[in-house]
Amino acid sequence: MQERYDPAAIESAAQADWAAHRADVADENAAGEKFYCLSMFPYPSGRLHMGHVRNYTIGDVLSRFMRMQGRNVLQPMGWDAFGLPAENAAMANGVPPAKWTRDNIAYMKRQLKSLGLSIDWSREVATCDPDYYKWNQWLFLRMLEKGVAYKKTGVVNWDPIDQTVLANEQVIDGRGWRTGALVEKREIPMYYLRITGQADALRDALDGLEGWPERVRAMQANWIGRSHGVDVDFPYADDTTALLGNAGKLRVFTTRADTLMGATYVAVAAEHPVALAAAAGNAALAAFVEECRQGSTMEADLATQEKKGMPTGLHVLHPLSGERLPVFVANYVLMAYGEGAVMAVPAHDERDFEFAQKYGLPMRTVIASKTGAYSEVVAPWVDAYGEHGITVNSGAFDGLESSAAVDAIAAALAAKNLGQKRVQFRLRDWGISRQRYWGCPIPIIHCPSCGDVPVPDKDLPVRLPEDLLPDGSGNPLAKSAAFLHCKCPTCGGDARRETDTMDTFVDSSWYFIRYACRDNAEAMVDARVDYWLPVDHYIGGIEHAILHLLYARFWTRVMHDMGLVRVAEPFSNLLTQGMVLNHIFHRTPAAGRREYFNPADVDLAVDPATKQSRATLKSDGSEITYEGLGTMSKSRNNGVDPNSLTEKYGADTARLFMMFTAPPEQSLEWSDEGVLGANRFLRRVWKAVFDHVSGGSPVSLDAASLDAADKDLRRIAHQTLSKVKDDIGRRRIFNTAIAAVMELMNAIGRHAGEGPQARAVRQEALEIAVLCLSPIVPHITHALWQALGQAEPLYRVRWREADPSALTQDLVEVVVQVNGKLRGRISVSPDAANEVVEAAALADANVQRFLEGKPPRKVIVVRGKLVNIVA
RNA sequence: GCCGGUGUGGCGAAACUGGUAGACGCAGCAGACUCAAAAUCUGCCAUGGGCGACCAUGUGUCGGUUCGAGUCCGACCACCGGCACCA
Repeated sequence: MQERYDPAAIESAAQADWAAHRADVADENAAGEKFYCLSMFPYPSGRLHMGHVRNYTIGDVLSRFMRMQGRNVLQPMGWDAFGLPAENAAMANGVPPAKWTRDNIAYMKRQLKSLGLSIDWSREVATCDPDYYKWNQWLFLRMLEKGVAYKKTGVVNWDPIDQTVLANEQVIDGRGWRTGALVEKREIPMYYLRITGQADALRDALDGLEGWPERVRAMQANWIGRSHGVDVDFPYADDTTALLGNAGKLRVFTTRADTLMGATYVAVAAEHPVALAAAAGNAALAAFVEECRQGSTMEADLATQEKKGMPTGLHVLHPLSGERLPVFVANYVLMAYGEGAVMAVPAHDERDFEFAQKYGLPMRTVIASKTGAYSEVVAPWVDAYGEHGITVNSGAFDGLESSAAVDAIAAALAAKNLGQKRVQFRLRDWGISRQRYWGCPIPIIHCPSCGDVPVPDKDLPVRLPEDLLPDGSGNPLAKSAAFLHCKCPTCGGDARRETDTMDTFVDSSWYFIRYACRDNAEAMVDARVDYWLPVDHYIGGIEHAILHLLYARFWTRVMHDMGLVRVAEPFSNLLTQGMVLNHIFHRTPAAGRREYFNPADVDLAVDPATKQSRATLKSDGSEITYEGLGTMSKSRNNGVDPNSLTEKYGADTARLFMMFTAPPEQSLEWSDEGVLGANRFLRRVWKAVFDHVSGGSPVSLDAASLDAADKDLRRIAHQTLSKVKDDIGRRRIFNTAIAAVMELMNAIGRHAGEGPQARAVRQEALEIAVLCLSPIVPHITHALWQALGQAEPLYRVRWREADPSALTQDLVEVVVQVNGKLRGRISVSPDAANEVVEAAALADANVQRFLEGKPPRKVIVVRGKLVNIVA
């Protein structure tokens, strides 16, 4: 064994060893219960960033640990390879997106391999490969047949920078999720997937996803937005019937049917047909309707916008009382939600209240609080009473608790055929058409005589030409004659291909399914899928809490309903890893753009007097501004390149630092000193093994002939085994597991015995330390395991269970409290009777001092832990 | 406004089921080794008091339950994230 720890040599040797013995390949016929460990696959942007390193290290530690526990582990990797950056790079460099993407994949794959990840590369998937996206197209056609996919022309979110449509999920604060550009409204025909058809199932199943973080479940529930309510029809009054030419009804949706008897008017959205009809003969109203439609699309603005409205001059009839109620157009009613019309109950709804007060409309109290705190809305009006309570002023429905009133009123409406209970969702169908080149072609042919014709299965995949170069003006597919022109599969006449491609979130909605059967050229899935799914542990960033994780759940459900996969929910456990943060420094010159400095070039010190941080440039000592911590990003120049880290210290140091510095779900602050500390620990472990093996081969351990110091070390070693197993296996936290091994290493360092049994105990303790560290730092432990004289290579070694006899102690320390405060410590036999422990506690001098000679009122003994004496 | 999360030393954090608050590490200080520096090793390291054994205080704030509260309950404060004229 070499004295010096040389990570580069050790790591390449270990990686070569694993590759030669195919240690990472997953086999569905292998023994052991399966464990599918999945990390979110990367977009091949060019290079790995620290977020990737953290994500994949977590997955790898878990995979290696589970393999040691005897589980049959699958850890695959692939590439989310379609998307806009490739087109932008193509425009900048003149290289086709296909080549740019595949070059990036090759580079990043090398980077991943250098991290020592135990990935089964034989299952690698890139979504831009025709043998992958063929099945996007195939399933899309099945969805069309079942009505799960459909075409519709509607108002869509248009990103003017990326020149494409965005799904609702991809619009954040009125801006494109990628570009940050203000989203415009456009009317475009496109394909939708009926995710609303699964809304109930997706919402219900959330409650069963106990392995998911609460906040992700909450965010999805929020997004799906299920509300239980009642559709209420307000029959047209004579004036409305006259204008619209029929005796129809105005339908509204309400979650507060218990307040129906308090409705004093009805409000409709500006785009509502009744509003449009009324505006046709009313110039002032037409102007107002137009004003509403042109209003800001930014939702943040909408929330603070003043409530405005205008009477239509029309009326409807209250469905139960028959009262004539005016119909208003109001800017606070959204056409896109519910029926685009609401019944207004000013006494019990904040928005209606504000509107009614402004326009002098009547208010009628129909709910009183159960406690009597609120009984009636009276002048001067202050606020609406929006709580649930007991119905009043509601005729036959008086005296009911809100939920009972909803039931009674819904029943009364149903009897008159003027309403029924209904569930309303916030979730909208998923529009998947994108007017972009670098994506999966939608397999449709437009024929002048036959219309939209699906591409026959035998002609799949519709291949994306890989040699086109986007120029920034529209979709190059629409300008490629070879792609565009084709024959109609039905009539054989000249036809045109659909040039829209699929949203890239389609590609990532099922890649984890394809890993299980990626070499199957005949079918999308096979029996191996049912073996591996569901994913036992999924690891990725919180930023996908809604988008990707909701789409993947939907897609899996669709495949489940078609009988393609057995599971309905794809991910049993979800770990959302925290972000990697670093300091941000900048300087704003008098003229020109703000300049960001990489933390590696800056000295950061805290002034002890003022406690202010002071940042100076290493190059010239000039002072710059410290912004605090933020996510590593190119734009703020605070990234750390994983390559520089692995080249300087090795992959094991990088892995150890990431896993030790913070628990996986929390954000991780970058620290050069922390990296150094991780490296220092590995060097210490190396040296401890070197010093030990330099003393020659140990004798075999004889547990009966150990002295007290040997027993102590042996106990600590076996405690470490069970602690590390529990931390990684059950709690999924790695920092405390590493801390436990550090404690063991400290104990080994303190253990000074020179005899053969002392050496045997140290041998065992070092073996245990190496075993416990092996999932986290697989390379160095691979080498150390050999150095400790082990014939079986570490990647095949199973976990050791703690020896119960090693854990026993002759004496245990018990804490003595007086009135809950620590006053002393005693050593007693672990199976001493409570009376004996109590007597020893009372005999302690400091305890006696606090008792002041008085007899204790009560003594509580917690066996093996503490004694509390109540004075 | 609604939903979710987080508040612990100079810093990252630990304390899992109510039972020794601050494990482990970083930084710092002192010492050893060295011609010297780096590296390495040893010791100290919540705050205040005491030579010391120890004592008092201390987990965002206020109150409660308990023999005992960072942990449970109630009210609040701050920060982070998500959603939002959603009827």
